[in-house]
This record gives sequence, C-alpha cells and structure tokens, in this order.
Amino acid sequence: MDAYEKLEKSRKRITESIAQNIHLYGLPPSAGRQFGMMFFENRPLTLDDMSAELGMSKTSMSTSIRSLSEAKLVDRVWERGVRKDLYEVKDDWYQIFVDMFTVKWRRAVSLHTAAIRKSLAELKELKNADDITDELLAVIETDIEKLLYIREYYDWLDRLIDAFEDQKIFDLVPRLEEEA
Amino acid sequence: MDAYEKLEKSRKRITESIAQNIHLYGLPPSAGRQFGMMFFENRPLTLDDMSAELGMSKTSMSTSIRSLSEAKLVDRVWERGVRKDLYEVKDDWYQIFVDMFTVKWRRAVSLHTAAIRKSLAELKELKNADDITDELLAVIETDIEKLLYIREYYDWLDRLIDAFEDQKIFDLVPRLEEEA
DNA sequence: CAATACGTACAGAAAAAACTGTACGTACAA
DNA sequence: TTGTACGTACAGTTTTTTCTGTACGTATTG
Repeated sequence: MDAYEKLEKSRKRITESIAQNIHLYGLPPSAGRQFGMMFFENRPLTLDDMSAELGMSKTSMSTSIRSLSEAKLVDRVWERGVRKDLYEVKDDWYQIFVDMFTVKWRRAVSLHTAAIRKSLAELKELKNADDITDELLAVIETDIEKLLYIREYYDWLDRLIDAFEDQKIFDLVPRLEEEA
Repeated sequence: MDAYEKLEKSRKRITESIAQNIHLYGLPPSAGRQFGMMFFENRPLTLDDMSAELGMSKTSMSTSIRSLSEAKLVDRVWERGVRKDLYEVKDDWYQIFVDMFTVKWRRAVSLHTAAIRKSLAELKELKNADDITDELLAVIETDIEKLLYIREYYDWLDRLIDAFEDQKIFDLVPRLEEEA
C-alpha cells in the first residue's frame, strides 16, 4: 500500500463514520459520504465533481446536496467565470450542530404545538357539552391534564432551542477544551 | 359525531403528530402511534392489548416496544398475578428527551472519536515515512489539522452530552415556564 | 410430568426510501 | 435568435426498512 492509498484509507474511515451517523441529522448515508468527501477536498465542488468522485448519478448529487443545504451543512459559493453551481462544507462544526438542532426541533415543536392547541380547544368545548356522562367527563379532564403537561414540555423545548440559537449554550458548555 | 368520537379525534391528532415526528428519536411512525396510544391509556398494556388497539401483529408490537424501551420512552412494569409483560410510557417527557439525546449522541461521539484516533495515528506515522513528496506531505498535514479540529468539536459535544446527562441543562433552561 | 401461554427469531411479503436515466425549463453564449 | 450547458422534476427501478405469519424456546400452571 503506497502513501496515497494510506491517505485515502484514513479519509475513508472518517467519511464512513460520518455516513453511519448522519442519520442523526435525518440524512441518508450517501449524503454523509458526500459531506465527508467534500470535507477533505480543499476547494468548492460542482455536482459533476461529486458525481465523478462518488460514482453516483448527478441527479442524486443534486437531490442530496439540497438536503445538505437545507440541513445547513453546506453552502453554495460563487466563483467568477464558473457557470456551474459550486458547494463547499461549512467549516464551523459547532455551528453546524446548533443549526441542525434548531432547524429540526423547531419544526417538530411547531407541529406538536399546533396539534395540542387544536385538541385542547376541542376537549374544552367537549367538556361543556351536555350529553356527557360523568365517566367520559373524567376521561376528558385527564386528557386535558395530559395535554397541558406536554404543552409545558414543548414550551421548555422551545426555550432550549432558543438557548442553542442565540449561542447561550456556549456559556454552559464552552467551545474551548481544557488544556491537558 | 358523538362525544366519544370527538375524544378519539382529539387523541388521534396528538398521536399522529407524535408519529410524524418520532423519526427525531430514530423510530418509525408506527412506534410513535404505539407510544401515543399508550400515552392516553391510563394503565399498563400488554403486547396483545397493543396489537388489538393498533390492528398490528403481535410480532410488530414486540419489535417496536423493544425499540421504545431502548430509546427509554417506555418502561416495563410488573403487576402481581399477571403473566404477560406490561409496559407503560414514561411520564417525565423532559427526562425522555434528555435520555434520548444522551443515548444517541454518546454513541455517535464514541464511534467518531475512535475513527479519528485511528486515522490520526496513521497520518502521523505516514508523515514521517521517507517516500513522501512535499506535495503529499502538505496534504497530510492539512488532513491532520482537520482531524484535530473535529476531535476538538467532538470533545465539546461530549461535554454537551454531560451537561444533559447530569441535568445541568436545566440550570440554563429551567423546567418551569413563566406564569403569564 | 404434560399442557398451555407467552415472547421473539426468522423468513418471506409489503411498503417506503433511495437511486437512476430521461426529458424539460432556464439562462447564458454565440 | 439559435445553440449549448446546466440543474432538477418525474417515472421507473433497485435497495432498504417495516410488517406479518410460522415456528420455536422458555416459563408457569395444573
């Protein structure tokens, strides 16, 4: 194995590790390979570059680069005289984590909160209907309690997301590691 | 639509909302429905209960309840005289979030860190080999820099996980919401 | 001890997700 | 204006994941 192959092997290990864990960002392994490959390239790449490098169709590259963009793991960059779209990985991995966390959970909180609001309104109305047995009323009130609890939880989660978004998380857990 | 149907509709909305978002916990929608259904039941359920309630096979219930257990969303409980396994949802959603976060990310950090350690060792050895061109040496050193950076990032992530695990996150983002 | 009830391993079926090739719309170039 | 280069929508294919039914091992009951 020559030096170049050894370098490739070293890179491949990291890339595969990313590929196997990128599901935490809601992305498939191939997007992880794409990201990993781009991470080691020291220049912006076109879709054709990626296609050649990974041996996958340009269509796939287009689809997954969009996923990577939406998850804020890569940026589109411009170079004068180049017509093709160019992409490069973001270099601040701390911020990548924060953005991913924010994007994914904010969306979930928003959906859940809307569902809770609707159901809570329905239950409160139902509680005052006049064809309700005592037994059913008890169930309705239990459900309302449950929804109030999870609404409180989602409020906490929303504030947690705020703490990431406005960088307060770095007060609790500073970026700089202790010097040994 | 009678009162009972309205109640069901209200529950269904919440359950579906959970089902559509539980991929954030690495679980399929059906596990979310299972969790949602269990959340509204006010008693521990057997696999047969769940199977009947969701109209799915007992085998599926067995598989997904294990996933829910491993993700620490449900607990197995015991009742004297009952031979079947009984499960109920955990009632502390804050802790559920913290546990999920901890379990999933700790695993990822561990895998990444191991990969980085190996590749870094290889590259450092390669750097000292004597059949290396200057050009290749520069690439190797760039790669080493990159790996040192992401190692630092994973150290931060590990400390972030610690902050969740030992509840320090609740100092930064308190559980109690402000009274309006 | 035999009989029954239970959970789950495993193989195959069904469903969902990822990937590819073609075709098309848009923008820039000549 | 026509021609060319590019990204992506879309339909079909392949791969992966999820779900089911059967069969088996274990534990409890009679």
